[in-house]
Amino acid sequence: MNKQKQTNDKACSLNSCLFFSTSKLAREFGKIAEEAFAKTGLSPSHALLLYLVNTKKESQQKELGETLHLTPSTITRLIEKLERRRLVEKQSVGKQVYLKPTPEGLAMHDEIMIAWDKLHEKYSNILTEDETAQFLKLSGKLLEQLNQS
Amino acid sequence: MNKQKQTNDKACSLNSCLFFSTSKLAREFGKIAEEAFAKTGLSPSHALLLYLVNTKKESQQKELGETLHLTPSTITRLIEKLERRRLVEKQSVGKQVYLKPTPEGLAMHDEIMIAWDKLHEKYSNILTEDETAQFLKLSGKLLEQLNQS
DNA sequence: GTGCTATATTTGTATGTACAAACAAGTGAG
DNA sequence: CTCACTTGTTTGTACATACAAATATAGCAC
Repeated sequence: MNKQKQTNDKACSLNSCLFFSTSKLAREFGKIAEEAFAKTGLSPSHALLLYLVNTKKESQQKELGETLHLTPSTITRLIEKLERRRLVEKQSVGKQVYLKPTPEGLAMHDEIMIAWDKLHEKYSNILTEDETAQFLKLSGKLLEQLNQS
Repeated sequence: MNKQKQTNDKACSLNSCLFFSTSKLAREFGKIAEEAFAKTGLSPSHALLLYLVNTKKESQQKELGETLHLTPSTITRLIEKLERRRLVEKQSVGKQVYLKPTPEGLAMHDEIMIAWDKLHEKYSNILTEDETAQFLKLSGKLLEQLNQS
């Protein structure tokens, strides 16, 4: 066991690092998500953003950023692209800028949901339901504590 | 409760999505990791790569990429920077290109370990040991299955 | 030897993301 | 009314990362 430990030393310290494990996992998930969403012509982030706009009649960018855990500038950039394709629409009311769904954007809703389902299918058989719940619970706990420091 | 569910519908479907949760978490971890490694003047990825090169007397890029779950091109780019700062050294032996530690690189080893410890400190109190182990186990399981599809 | 193939690396390019600074556009104090 | 302040958004820039295509380089068949 001592020998084992010796030889796996580097891998161990990496793999027991939450930051590192999470990064790897996110990259891997990112890849299969891109695949799943490929048919929509949108990146996963764009698709999720469009989904959020579509399911509300009025969104503010700040709020979207908080939901998606993305910075305002990133939201701006994501929306630029959606706006260029007429998938969302900006509407200023005084100081406030609201994002509103468009017919074109709403027309993609089903396609997005299908892609999303496809994504879920790709990994739904890996963990049991209990394990998934456990994983989400721990992720949530980490996230909650991390972003308030 | 029905009402509750209604209002949280969107958030729920997002938060119960492993891909989405993992992305958020990775971004959050990434931020605090950058902070922790700031003193080294390296990004977390660069630091981890340097760490790997330092702890072996000879590394091949392909292998490093597999360990870090990064593509070859990314490894090339990361190494470019380390090489420019003389923190690692490339040495071709025929077809093979080996990465070898340099004095300058080795001199940073302690600093990297300190930064790494600092990173661990930042989140070590969030999960219990059991929870961490559980989380890592599930991450590992996901990772293993995901990247062979 | 010459040419084919397989493997490792690099290069060109694109993309998502972030930070810092700039930019509106209200709001409140005097 | 004007000036400072706050809040939400944008812009400039930088960076890690990836994919696809190009580039060695070795090994092998003939």
